[in-house]
Amino acid sequence: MKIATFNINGVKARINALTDWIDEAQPDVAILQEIKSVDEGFPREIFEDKGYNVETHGQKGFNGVALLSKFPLEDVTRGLPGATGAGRDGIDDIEARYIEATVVGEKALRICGLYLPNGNPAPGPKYDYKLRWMERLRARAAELIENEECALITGDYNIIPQAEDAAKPDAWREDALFRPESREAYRRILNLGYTEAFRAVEAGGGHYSFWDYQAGAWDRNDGIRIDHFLLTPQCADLLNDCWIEKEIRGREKPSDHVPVWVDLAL
DNA sequence: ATGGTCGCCGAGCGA
Repeated sequence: MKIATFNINGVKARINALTDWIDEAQPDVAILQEIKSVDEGFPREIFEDKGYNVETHGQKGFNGVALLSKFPLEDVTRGLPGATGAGRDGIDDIEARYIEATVVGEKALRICGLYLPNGNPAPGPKYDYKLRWMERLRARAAELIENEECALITGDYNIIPQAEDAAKPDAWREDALFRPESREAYRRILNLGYTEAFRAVEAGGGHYSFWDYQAGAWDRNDGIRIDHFLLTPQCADLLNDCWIEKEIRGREKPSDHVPVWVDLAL
């Protein structure tokens, strides 16, 4: 089963690039972030006509996540558990950043799709929100481990795990994507027993999943790796491969992110 | 040090 995560940066602006990619790459499951659309505005028929089941958790103008699957999707939940409403203006409750569903193939796979808060500027209230959100994610990730589920947590983590995951790490030292507290919160989740799929396959650095639109970042290969797959042990046992589809960034009207893939033996 | 670019929508904000 081939599964891709892709921050598309707006489904309306990306519809041609996205459908071209779907037609060529034929993912069994695609986990999308930043659809920047309400559920009613998501062009679900376009994907349904291609044979996909579609589930969305959208929001007007910002954020928004979606799942496309050639296999049935069951037990869909929207929103990350544990929202307290204690964020700035209760923002923990209203930002559409998380969706879960069970993909029913020969074996069941729980898929958690996320768009983790960016957190800049840091320090500040947005950074506090990011760290609180990551603590809630850790709690959900711990449940999946305790229940011994075959599951993966994937999406735009807005986390640069290590210096080798940035072309210019020193430029990110004070940034919410690379600050020590952010990376610690990420490792706290990994250390529950997760396998980071790309690192399990590729030991070296210099592989990126995002290049900023500004300042010629793509032309300079000034990228960062922030889109990740975390696998529970039961899922990691099935890992065949993990790769980044870098070529997509050089196409016409691209997203600033590219797809990251896993191939699982199921 | 600054500005550089996108996408949301139709002014700035978020990234």
